[in-house]
Amino acid sequence: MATQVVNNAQKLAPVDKTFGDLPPAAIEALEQAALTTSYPTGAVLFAEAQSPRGVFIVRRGRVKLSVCGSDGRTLILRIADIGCPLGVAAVVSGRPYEATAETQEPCEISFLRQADLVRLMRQHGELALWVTQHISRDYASTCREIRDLILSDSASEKLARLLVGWLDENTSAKNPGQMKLALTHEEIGQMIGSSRETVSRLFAGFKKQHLIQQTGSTLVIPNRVALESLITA
Amino acid sequence: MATQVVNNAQKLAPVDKTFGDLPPAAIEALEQAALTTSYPTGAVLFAEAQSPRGVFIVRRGRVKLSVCGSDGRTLILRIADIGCPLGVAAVVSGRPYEATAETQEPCEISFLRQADLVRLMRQHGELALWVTQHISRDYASTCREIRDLILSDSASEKLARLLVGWLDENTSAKNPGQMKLALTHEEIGQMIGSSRETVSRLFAGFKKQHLIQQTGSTLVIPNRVALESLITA
DNA sequence: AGCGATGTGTGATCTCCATCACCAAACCAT
DNA sequence: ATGGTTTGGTGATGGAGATCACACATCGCT
Repeated sequence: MATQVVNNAQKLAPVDKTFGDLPPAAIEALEQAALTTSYPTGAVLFAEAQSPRGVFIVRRGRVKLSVCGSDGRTLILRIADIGCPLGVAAVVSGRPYEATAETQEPCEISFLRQADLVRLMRQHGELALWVTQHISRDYASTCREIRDLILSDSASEKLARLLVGWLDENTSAKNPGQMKLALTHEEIGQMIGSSRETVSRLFAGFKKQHLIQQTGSTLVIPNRVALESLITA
Repeated sequence: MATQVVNNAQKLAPVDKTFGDLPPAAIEALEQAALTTSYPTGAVLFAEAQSPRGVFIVRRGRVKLSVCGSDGRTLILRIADIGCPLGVAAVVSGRPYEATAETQEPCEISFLRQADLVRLMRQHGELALWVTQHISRDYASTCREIRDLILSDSASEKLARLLVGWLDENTSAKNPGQMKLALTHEEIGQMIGSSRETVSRLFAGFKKQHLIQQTGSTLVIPNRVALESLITA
């Protein structure tokens, strides 16, 4: 059974892509302890404030991480993709999951029980380091998000920053400045801490200023610099 | 020289208190690689966006961690105290420091170079785990901060949350509901993302509603539940 | 087609808080 | 003391955006 999982996983995501430069022994140990499953869109891997059962490693697809405020409003922290271990902070510290993880599309995800992760981390310093690097990245991105969201209150600045960030991630060489818009205005609002209506108005304004063009779900940013000039306005 | 540092450190903070349940071998290795120094109030250990040189471990005193927005405004992420390793996320991930660390009072702080930390983490899985636990806590607290600050916009709610949080940390058994107020209104504003004036007005309002009493730098919260009722209002 | 559900566009209003301005109090050095 | 510096109190004003309210578009479904 263990070998079957390994084979399965290797088909899904080449080792080098998912686990970086982990030594083979650590990867092998990981694969043996992990269980890989398929999830449909909208599946909740874990919910905020649940006590941790284990970590989830994204092998295919994208997962939305969000926190939920007392008044019911939602803030999307980030979208995780291949190779991201989710829920590590909770598992390692023993505290409840600090966010909710929900699949945004059909996903393949490996699950690793809390005890197994901790055991493997103790045994393989390299693995612990890998895990720590991921948490560090998450921490850094959360810090950046805090800074961006709280210290720059014009909503247009936040939206511009988000769009530029997306541009960097989806830099398809053939169509520069072009990308698919996979989120609704509501979700975008949840990423920048604004209301749906504000996002709608901002998009309208950006179009009027020719900062963006939109046809269907395709978004084009003809002049990246102009958009950037809104940041630190 | 190495032994001198060890002796020094043991006088400053008992091993069990600073390093939790790390195995002696790991602590020994840490102490040998670390260099402990005294800092006056207001010293900047590292600044946001600097490339990482190493980690700082607080042995005595308190250190303020903050990020700075494009418009010059500041947000205080948290106050670190004894045993907290600072700058780990940056060192481990190789990215710039994500915040600025500044002493709030005279401190004793150990410094560990980047290469040494990474080497020690590789060698001692337990140490890597300890580091990871700390980052996890930081990450969790940052997530909570994001949620609190963005998803609850009434400033009074944020202040109430802050005060209740402080009450939990400073729960001196002899004087319940009482604590020292070590921050200025300006700094409190920087913790909840509001202006100095707003904090001043909020305090006045809280006093009028008998939610708090203040004499000098001593703050008394006679009725914790009443204050909590402001949260999720 | 026709019908719900879901997403989007846009006006009107209203509230909270940042900001400016200025003074009062406290603190600290000489 | 006494003058300078930091901190705290409070009014007045303005503006960004949340919220409400509704109409329109779009999509999937039987």
